Amino acid sequence: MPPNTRADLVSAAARLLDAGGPAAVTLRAVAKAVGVSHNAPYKHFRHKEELLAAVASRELARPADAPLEIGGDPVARLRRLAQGYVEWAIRHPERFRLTFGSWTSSSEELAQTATAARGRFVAAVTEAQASGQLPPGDPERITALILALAHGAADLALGGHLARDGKGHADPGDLLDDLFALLVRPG
Amino acid sequence: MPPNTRADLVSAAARLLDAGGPAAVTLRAVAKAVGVSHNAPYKHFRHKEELLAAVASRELARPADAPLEIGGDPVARLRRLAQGYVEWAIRHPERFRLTFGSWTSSSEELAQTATAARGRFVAAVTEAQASGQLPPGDPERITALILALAHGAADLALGGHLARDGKGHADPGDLLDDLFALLVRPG
DNA sequence: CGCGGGTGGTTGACAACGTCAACCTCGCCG
DNA sequence: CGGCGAGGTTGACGTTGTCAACCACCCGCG
Repeated sequence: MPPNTRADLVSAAARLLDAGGPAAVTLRAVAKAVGVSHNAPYKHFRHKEELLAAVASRELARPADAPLEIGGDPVARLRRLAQGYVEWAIRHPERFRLTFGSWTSSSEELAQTATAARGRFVAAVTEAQASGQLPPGDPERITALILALAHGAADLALGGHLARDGKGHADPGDLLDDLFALLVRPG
Repeated sequence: MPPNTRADLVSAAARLLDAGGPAAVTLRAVAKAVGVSHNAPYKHFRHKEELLAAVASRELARPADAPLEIGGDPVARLRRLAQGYVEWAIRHPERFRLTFGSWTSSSEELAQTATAARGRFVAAVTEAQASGQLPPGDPERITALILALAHGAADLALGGHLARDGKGHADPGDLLDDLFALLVRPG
């Protein structure tokens, strides 16, 4: 395996990210973790945000290697897809926030992987519609509905804004179940 | 009106925030905008995050001064509440992202205004349930469902992740309408 | 064979930022 | 009158992103 400094930098940045929070991801720290000088990253990325975009893009592409689970109930598969999304967000808050954070200069690579990721959702929705369990209509729109709920539930949960007044938390997964119950209900 | 440097700092920070993005909100710039030295903020806030928390808290408390619109259809009022939420997010992306961003040290003031804001939603949901237009069940949970969708739709829209492949965007408001259609549908 | 350039690396500098420490200056209360 | 605390100032320090200049190696071409 030839040394690939660029990939090493991306990996090191991801590691630092969920180790010490976003504040720990400094170009110099990343460079040191890889064992190069503090300016080496500039040979691979124009600025810090470009490195972060590479990290985010890798995150977005991550579910692509999961087994496609061709068989089984299409709705169940869609549900697992959405649940996987929120589980990832809860497990790696910093990566989640980075990925969907505010990008000042939009990266082409990032936009492409994001579109591909949404495409996987749209496909699952379309299949579930074909099986008759999801109502007809624009699959893009139903995808957006599910995705928005999953995203919002995860984000609010991370900020503690989903907690009930008393004890216990409202689980993002529960909200997802509620939405699916509304969707598959014979209409 | 006596000069209130603390309030001035909060206002100036909010102005800088949606003027030049989060990067423009530097303690020194805020101080200069108010006309004090670069260290004056430390007489009112322990660190930068505490100033930002004050900004976020003020944002969260903002809808409180809107007229309560006591009369009218409870579901319509709930809908307007949710629509107002996403409109605010779209109009002031930076304030929205700041408010629900990652806080390393949780501010008591911020937590309190957040709880109060959610309380207004819960009340509207409860009323809509009483009118028989919303299904029964834990109002906190239905609130969470609506809030999560509104939040997620707004956040994804801001990142451009709601755009359809071709032209046009999926409007966060449309998704909210879809959810309401599912909820009020005679069950 | 020699050599010129590009790729990836280095060192050193710079301005800006958050934060700390020390000092100053009122207005108020004892 | 004296002190003292709240609010303000200046100056410094370490860290960060970024720029500029320089350097080593490898590869294709004369």
